[in-house]
Amino acid sequence: MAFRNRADPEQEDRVQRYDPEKVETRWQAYWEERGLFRTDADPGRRKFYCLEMFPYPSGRIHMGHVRNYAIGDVIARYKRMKGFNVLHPMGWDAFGLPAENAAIEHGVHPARWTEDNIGYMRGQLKRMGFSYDWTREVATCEPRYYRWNQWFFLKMYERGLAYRKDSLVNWCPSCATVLANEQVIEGRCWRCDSPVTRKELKQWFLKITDYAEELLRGCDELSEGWPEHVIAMQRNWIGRSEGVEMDFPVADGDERITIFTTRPDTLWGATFLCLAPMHPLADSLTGDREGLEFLKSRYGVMEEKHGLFTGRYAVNPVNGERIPIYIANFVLMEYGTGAIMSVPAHDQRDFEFAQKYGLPVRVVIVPGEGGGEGPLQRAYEDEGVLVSSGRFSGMRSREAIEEIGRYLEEEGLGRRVVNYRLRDWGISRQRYWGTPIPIIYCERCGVVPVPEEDLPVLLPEDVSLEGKGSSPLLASRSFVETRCPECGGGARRETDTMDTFVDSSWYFLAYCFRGDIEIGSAVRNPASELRHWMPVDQYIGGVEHAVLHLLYSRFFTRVLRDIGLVETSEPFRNLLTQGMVCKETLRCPEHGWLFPDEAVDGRCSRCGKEVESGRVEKMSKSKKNIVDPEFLIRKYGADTSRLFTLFAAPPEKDLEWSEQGIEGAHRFLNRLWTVVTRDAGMLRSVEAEKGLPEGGKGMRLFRKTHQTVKKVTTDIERRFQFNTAIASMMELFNEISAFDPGEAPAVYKFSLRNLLLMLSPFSPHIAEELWETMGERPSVLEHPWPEWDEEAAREDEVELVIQVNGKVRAKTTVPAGLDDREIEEIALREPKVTGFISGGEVRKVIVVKGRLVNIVLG
RNA sequence: GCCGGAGUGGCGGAAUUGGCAGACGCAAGGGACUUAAAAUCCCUCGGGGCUCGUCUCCGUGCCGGUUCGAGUCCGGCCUCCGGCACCA
Repeated sequence: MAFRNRADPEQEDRVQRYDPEKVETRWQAYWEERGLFRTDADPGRRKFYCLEMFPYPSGRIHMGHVRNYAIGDVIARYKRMKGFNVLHPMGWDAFGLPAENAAIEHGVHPARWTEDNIGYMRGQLKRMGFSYDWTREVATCEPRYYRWNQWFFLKMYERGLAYRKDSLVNWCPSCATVLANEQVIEGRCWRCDSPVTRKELKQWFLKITDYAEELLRGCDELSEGWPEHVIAMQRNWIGRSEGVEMDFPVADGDERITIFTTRPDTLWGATFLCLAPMHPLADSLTGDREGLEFLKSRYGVMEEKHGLFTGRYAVNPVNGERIPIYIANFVLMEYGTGAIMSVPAHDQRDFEFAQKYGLPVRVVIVPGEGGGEGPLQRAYEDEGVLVSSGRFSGMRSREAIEEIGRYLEEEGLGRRVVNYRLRDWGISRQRYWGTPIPIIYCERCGVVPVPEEDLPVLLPEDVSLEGKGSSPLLASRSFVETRCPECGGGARRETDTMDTFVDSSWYFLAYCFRGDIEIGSAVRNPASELRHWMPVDQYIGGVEHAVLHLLYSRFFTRVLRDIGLVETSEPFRNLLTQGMVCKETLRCPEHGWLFPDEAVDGRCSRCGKEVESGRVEKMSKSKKNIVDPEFLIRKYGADTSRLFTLFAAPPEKDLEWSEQGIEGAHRFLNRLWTVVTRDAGMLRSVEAEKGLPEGGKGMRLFRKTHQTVKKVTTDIERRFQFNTAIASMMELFNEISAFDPGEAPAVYKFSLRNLLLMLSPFSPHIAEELWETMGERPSVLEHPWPEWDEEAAREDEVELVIQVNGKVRAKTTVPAGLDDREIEEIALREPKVTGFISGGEVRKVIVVKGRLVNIVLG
């Protein structure tokens, strides 16, 4: 016990208490002064682009951010120690509605509000000690950023990928604004909860559907680096389906109605046609204006199907049958051709419609052998055998779909086509705080794009925001009134702004530049930094963006590839989707949801009523089940907060917040602190062990250290299992703290040294501090990641498990590396085993090297 | 309805791609130190049984199968979570 004496009060005094605040701010200043996280392209080293989804500057960071960025920081720091040249940037998704709401509610200008929030949150992120290259920071609301939104828009316009059309949009009557699809939650506005209606508006669209097939095929390429479920969601969203399009002539007229179906095998069962209310022929086929208006108002309303008989008939081209034409609210204009053939016997929706309007149901598919007698209770939608279908009767559905498709093409009645669920991306927003769409409307010249050299079209600052709803830019005369770039005459600017998803579809490119974002000069420029850094090697963010943001970014990257900006088609080679941060909800019968500190000993702090604890749910302000990261930093420090969020669950799973859990993480760092500072003098005076020690306890600790390096490294490398990596570091530390340093000081130092190196990506500040305390030269994170020696990690004795008929009957320690026969002999001689064997005959012995023997009796 | 994912102690979670189920942490219980508390340290900790052991039986949502051996593979259910959903 040469170096430790817990009871010695003098020594206690000399050991400084662990003060996270002091340690952390000290090292943050150190890193910043030295610009340690500043990265430049270096052709001599392998690059690694590590990116986390940038935050919306809502005011302060929340636990979701902490988790996301803690994961990213471990990866960035780890890769750096592994010798990669790591690009690890951060920025702000700074346009968006909350800024505008703040302006309406508190009279602060969105720019000011956003700027203040960014300032505050940047401070918070710095306080967490994340290793960002802040010199590459971008905010999407800066003109130097959004000018490229406009530039991309113009490039797409040139290529016919940006176009304007009338469309039905989601409209919130209470907020008097358009809502994006993702802002409609179960038919209601996400902000004010009022029912969303539809409204026809002229809007700008980006033609993502041109890339539907490519985006779908690209999914195969991603299967190595992306979570399976995210790829599934992307495929699902694109929703490819094969079918046929065919024309039904209108009886007593010249019109033809083109329908789309995936089930041509049911063609003989079509008993009526249905058009979407907005179908171009709907107007002319019915005289009932009122009825049509009613259907339009019910469009997209799921509760009930409504229809209107036009009084006209269509002719089924395969059998010449006259069938009635209906207009129906459930037929979508956006999918297929906006018209369907209705086969009530084999489609549940058509079945319900037919029941309501007394339309005939004709069975043309029967399941397998016979059966299917009597009136249907519901549609039979499965495949089967065709009946009453002319020369195709008796064929199986699968085959008939092929055959009929071919037949229709031969006869010129239809054609096989592929349809996608994916729609073009409507990007117009009737809002202020976004990128102005660079388009000018001239009475003489029509739609005129703003010339490239006039970019950016600046967002005017002098706009009054009163929440009226109509595009606020309309009210800015200086903005709206302009000159036509072509004829010089008076013209008006487009007053809608872009969806903020446009901003986030390419921000990862902006980080590739320091200072000016030089997108323009990067076109067809092989020396561009864009090409050096792209694609992102590791992307980390929440699953909530599994479709929209990720799909839009994949689309953008392909367009930019076609423009000659980047070579890659996929922006994100590897994707890690972290789980949500959850916490149990608390509710007072009188005061509703409670913040964690409003419940004292299970009672409401205001009324003393017993608190009901509800389900564990995602942390959210509305449920008040939140923990403020700033509070954690103050109480435990950034290192503990980071360590716990990484330890409590594997990254992709949901994390349940636990107050005691974080105490545990803090205890671990505290213990480590105490041990290193206590033994500092000794640690400074010895050299770390290099070779394999002779034997005894020193050798065991040395071996354990190598095993831990191996375990931690492989846990990080294969699927980022930080929780088990931390667990094994704790295990190592448990052995270190049980070890008497006097036995083998060099080994002791070796172990602590490696432990600090491995801990540094997780809890970097304390690692730096103790590294220095130990007499090592800072900075710890500029040291290479430790290597393990397979030889040193190998055990020379292993525990052999002996089973009889698959049940564990004995355990014994044997030297490592025995061959099968030797192991078998030891097992059969084992006294505890012989009793079990004596009853029967040994039929077979199975040996699993270095682990287990199973003796099978006959 | 369709597509994904998950069910393991009181809890969060571990288990070389078939080989000792429960690592690590939390909570709980017991003890040491202390005038006391906090902190710290040590021990116990899936369940049952008994002759309390170097004992024994059961145990990874449920039922069956493959195998010398299944938390892990196969078939069939149940439950929960997420996404999409009148997409023809």
